[in-house]
Amino acid sequence: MDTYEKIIGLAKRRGFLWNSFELYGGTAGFYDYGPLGATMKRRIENIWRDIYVIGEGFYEIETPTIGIEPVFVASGHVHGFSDPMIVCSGCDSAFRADHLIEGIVEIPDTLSAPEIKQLIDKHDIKCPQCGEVGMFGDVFDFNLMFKTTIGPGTQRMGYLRPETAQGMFINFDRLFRFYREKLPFGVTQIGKAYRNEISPRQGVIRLREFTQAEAEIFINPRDKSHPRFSTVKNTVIRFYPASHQQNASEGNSGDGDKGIIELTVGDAVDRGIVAHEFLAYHLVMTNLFLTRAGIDPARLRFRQHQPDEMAHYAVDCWDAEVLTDRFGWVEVVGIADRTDYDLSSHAKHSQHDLSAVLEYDTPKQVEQIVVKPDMSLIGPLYKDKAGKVLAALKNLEEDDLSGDKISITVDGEEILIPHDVVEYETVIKEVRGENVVPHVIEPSFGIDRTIYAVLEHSFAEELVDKETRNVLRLPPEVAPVQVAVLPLLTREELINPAAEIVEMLRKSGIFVSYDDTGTIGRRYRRNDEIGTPFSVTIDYDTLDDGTVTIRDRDSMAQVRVQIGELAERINAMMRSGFDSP
RNA sequence: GCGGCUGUAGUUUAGUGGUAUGACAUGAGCUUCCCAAGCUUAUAACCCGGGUUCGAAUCCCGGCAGCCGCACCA
Repeated sequence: MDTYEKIIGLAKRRGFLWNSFELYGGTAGFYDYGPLGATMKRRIENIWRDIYVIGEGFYEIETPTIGIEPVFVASGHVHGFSDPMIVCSGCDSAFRADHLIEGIVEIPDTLSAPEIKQLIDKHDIKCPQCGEVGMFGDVFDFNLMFKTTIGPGTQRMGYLRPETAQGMFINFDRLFRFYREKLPFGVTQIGKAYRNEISPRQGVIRLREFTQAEAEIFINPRDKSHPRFSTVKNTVIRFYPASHQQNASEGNSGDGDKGIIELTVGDAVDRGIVAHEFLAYHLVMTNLFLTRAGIDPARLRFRQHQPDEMAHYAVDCWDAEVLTDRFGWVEVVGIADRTDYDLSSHAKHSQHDLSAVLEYDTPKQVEQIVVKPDMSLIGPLYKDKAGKVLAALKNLEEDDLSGDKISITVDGEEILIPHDVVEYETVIKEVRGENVVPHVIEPSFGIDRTIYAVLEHSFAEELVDKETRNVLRLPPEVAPVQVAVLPLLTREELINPAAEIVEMLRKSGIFVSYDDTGTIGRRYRRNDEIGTPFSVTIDYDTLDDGTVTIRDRDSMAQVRVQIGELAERINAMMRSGFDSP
């Protein structure tokens, strides 16, 4: 039994993760979070909020999980998120159609489905599976987005969002105003995203419905330094730069620490390994989040995308990857500088300006030509074209005015304008700033994968008195149950004070479970297995002197404390660990 | 989506053409018992549909799901 099976088995047995729809046989790619899983997930999301929303001041927003078609046309998902597939009728195997003609055309992914089919027929491409020629059906697009329709009647097309990001991009202008029109600013969203994977196989690693936590940080494209970089520059991170990777596919091999270098992020920026401070700062934030959530730092690395692996518009992209027993290195976070791609694309498709004014420190004095056409002459001269002539004249640069006549182009036709219908003068104008489309830094977190990795990294099997003890060493902040209250025996004289202690701890905001079944040892083990960091035991001494024991999950050590200080001690231990006597 | 394998309580497992074995787990109770091992007791299963048959959980067919391989993988 490998670790994955142990973790999924434990998660299923104890109520972390369940296959969805199991009552009706189940469907791959969907998981339910059970009572412990949902609690743990919420705690991990709250750590994320603590870092990004509270720590960085990136407000959280919430946008619909269904998007209308134009949004995903602009984002590129309608065209780019689908793969051309083709099925061989000889052996019923399905292939990526564009992959079949890779050797024939340079960039197959720019071709339409019929074009690809034509090429396949023309070049007598063989089926890679059965070797038959001419058995291929038509090329069809398989889009990874779930499609739906909005409203009755006209059936407007909608898609379940494949990422939470677009909801933030398309609110850019409102957000910019909310942040009083200053760069940089960030916004976050935690929510569900959907991808209709062809064949999800790896449990919670590849889901059809999953939770993303994303931040979009809009920055000045001319200045990618980070105002607080000095506070993080000495943080050491495990880098796996592109230049250390043999090829892009190597990323998944569980090949230990090969090629990983440990560096401070300050050095990494100085040496040009990370493109700029802003990106490096967010590598640190990601590192912070993952380790605080319970990822083992020794099984975490930041892998840089190869140039050919990165989206064409991106400047630099790093994946936080965690080492798992069965799947090797798994991407849990992607951190990219997406430049102005998203905003520019939405600006173009929506025909709305999505730029920001960057104010200069001091206004610049700029010489400008002001063209003053004499419409009383131009009007009669050009009649119905006069309007367009006017617009063209206003856009002229100084150089265009030097010839005998002024040349402009209207509707593709060159028109020569005599000088005497246009007056122009040079004026000094004060320019306070300029319009730029902000660049976007996007850290994108896969919460479900993170949860799996935290479970795997915190899981340990130990031999205690020749018995195996399963223990999840979850950080107290992440553990679903924080304290278990356990009367030593199921006797009224112990149960009653135990109930009072439960009540008291709950009032101080601690999540408590109560358990009085079976032997005490069994209950400790049960709580070890779900990661409960502390157990409080009520015994006969409690009745004599008003003390209880706090038992530490990791060391199994115990300390006696007065009931009166119990809540305070527990709270302190949740912050800074068990303090032994 | 294709091929192979698989499908018995929550988990694991025995078994057979006559409705099923054990273990662990779980519930109730006992127990002055601090690290899953005690005592009593209880609950709980043959993936779904069709066929063959007097009778199917068992044989046959189909479906569904899971695992593995192929393909796919922002």
